[in-house]
Amino acid sequence: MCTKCNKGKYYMTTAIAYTSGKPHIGNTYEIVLADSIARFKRQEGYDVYFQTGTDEHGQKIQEKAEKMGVSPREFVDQVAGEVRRIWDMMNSSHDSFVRTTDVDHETQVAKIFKKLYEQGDIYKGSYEGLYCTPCESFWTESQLVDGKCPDCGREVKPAKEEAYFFKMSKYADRLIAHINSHPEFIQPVSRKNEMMNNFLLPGLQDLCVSRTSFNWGVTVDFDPRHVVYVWLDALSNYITKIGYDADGNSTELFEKNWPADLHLIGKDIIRFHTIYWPIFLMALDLPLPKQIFGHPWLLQGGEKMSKSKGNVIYADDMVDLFGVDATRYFVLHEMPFENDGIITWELVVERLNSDLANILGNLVNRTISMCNKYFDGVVTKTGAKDTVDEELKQTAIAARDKIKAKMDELRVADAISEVFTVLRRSNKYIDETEPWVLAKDEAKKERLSEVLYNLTESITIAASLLHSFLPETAEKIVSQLNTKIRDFVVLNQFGLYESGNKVTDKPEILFARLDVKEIMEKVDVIREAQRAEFEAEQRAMGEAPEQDDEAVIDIEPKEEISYDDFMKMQFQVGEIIACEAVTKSKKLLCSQVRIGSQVKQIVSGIRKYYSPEEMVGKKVMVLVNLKPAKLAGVLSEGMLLCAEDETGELALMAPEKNMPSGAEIC
RNA sequence: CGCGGGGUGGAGCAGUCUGGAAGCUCGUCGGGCUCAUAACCCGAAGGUCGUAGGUUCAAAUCCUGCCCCCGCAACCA
Repeated sequence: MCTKCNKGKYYMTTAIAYTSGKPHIGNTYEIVLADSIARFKRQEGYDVYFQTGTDEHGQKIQEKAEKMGVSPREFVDQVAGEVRRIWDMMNSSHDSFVRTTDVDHETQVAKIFKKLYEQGDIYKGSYEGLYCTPCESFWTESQLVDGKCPDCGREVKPAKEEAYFFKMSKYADRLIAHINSHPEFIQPVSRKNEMMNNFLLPGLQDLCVSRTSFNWGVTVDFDPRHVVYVWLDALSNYITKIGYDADGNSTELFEKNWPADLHLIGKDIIRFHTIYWPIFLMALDLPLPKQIFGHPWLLQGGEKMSKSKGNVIYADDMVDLFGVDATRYFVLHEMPFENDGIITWELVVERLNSDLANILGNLVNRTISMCNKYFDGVVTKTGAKDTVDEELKQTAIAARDKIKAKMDELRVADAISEVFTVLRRSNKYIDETEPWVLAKDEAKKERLSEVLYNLTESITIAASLLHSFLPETAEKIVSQLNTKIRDFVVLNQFGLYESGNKVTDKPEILFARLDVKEIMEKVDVIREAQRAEFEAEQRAMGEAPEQDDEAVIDIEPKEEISYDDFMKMQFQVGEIIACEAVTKSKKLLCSQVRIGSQVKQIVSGIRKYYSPEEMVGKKVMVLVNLKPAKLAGVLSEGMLLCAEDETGELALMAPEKNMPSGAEIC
């Protein structure tokens, strides 16, 4: 940190990682992004406090631990250890690592819950009268449409479970006002509209903040059958771990750092951070965080990463193949501000070769080589200037403020590109000045020296600017140039490299070029290992590994039914004789289905997987005696049966050999 | 008509708010250079800026209609 230019405190956090499994590169991205911001802020002169950690409670974790035959505690200890190891491996400079199973955190969460209950923001209620069985959803009175389920239009029935609710509505107006008067609060701004239009303006529902269906969580001390809702638990980490005390004995660390300057999170949990969290804080009478940035995601190709497909990319494997900084560079560079980024092994190799090896590594290497070749490594400023020097100098000294401007907007990918602008310009400078030509003429020795000095200087500046993003590489560069990372305040000056200094006589390759084919061969090995590991895990959880390389799916078992119940349902083979998309909907197809001698109109939510054209002529399995219902205003007189996998992919059920339309299925 | 984002040379993106010569990275092709990691530098090809209209001296940019893609819309974290 720059001691001369103290700009005050800067408290930032990442989301805490949910410990249901080992984080992949998409999760790891966040810590790298956060770390770069933290390092940059420190370089700028802020007193940064950077917190990350793990979210370790919840039903999913409890269930998974049970399947693995270990206690939840053992399970989360193991995963949290992994998370911490990976964060360290990525060179994260966090100041604090919180676990929601830490005793101090749990104690405060219980206190916070009690405090909110005692002041009347949390009340005990139940779900009575509002459960829609087919949709498996509870609805509040205000959500119902004509007293029926807003999703499917069917009757809702009473449910008995008791639970604690938080009075969200009480604070909604204040939150809306805050968001409107603080345009920087939610980033990117497009997300602000999403939150306003989808949740705040239609009216906030009270939030259920306790659970009784599992017990791996913070117990509500005055009603021990309940555990605190994981989000209330998890979000509180931002204050509990820096020393908040619900009884008013908060620590100095808390008083200094709260409110947070930045919560860095994934775009999937923006709602929790921009609505529920601010409202909890209002209820606790605490100031709101200044900014919440919901960053986009890193997708594998265009696909979701899936263990069973063996296409998950882990930071470990990337670091093995490319090193820490190349991995950091890739995720930082490839992630735009607003849209999702794409990661494939091929792209990583391309980026590494073109940017890190060619532009950066080669520049450093060729510069140092020339210094050694022509001057035994001694870099001397001679003052033999030329007009071509100016553009190089201007580019180098302008970079700092450009990068700062980008970082202020959290546009980290753009900021890092600015460093490469300096590097590209430096490569060009070599071509313009042609040092090897100067070297042939003894009379131009001074000029040659000046050229190499300028290059050394611009590389030093670039390395200093790169320090927040690729700390190891930046250190390696300045060490080879026998200098140090420069203070941020002087990075807008050119010519501070100490004249007469001697660079290393054996330059080390910073990033070796890689061959895509060789890498892909190694990737195949990694994928194989992943498969094996996945199967072993399945076995450990007491499930048979799949026979033919296919994932299996388990769903919640339903209640046993009698033969009579089964016989109530009538299934027949139906032939689709016409099919069209339902205009008012995105998901629905409307089919005319011939069943025996009659034709039924059936609407199904399968548009994503079947086109109307390909539907026609299919013979499919139909539940024919389902009570007709209107979907998107169109009458549907039955149901086409489909199999569904975990990604929602659908496959129509069809008779295995040709059967006449109307044939009974039993 | 639920809300929002997007459609720009082969790929990925910027530019749109504040109309005024279509830009960047990668890839392809050609050239230069030899200090360097077959790297670096220069040049070229390639786009009716989704589509149909409108406003304007002038539209990727403003207005209207339409077509595609993608998120979000729950107490499973």
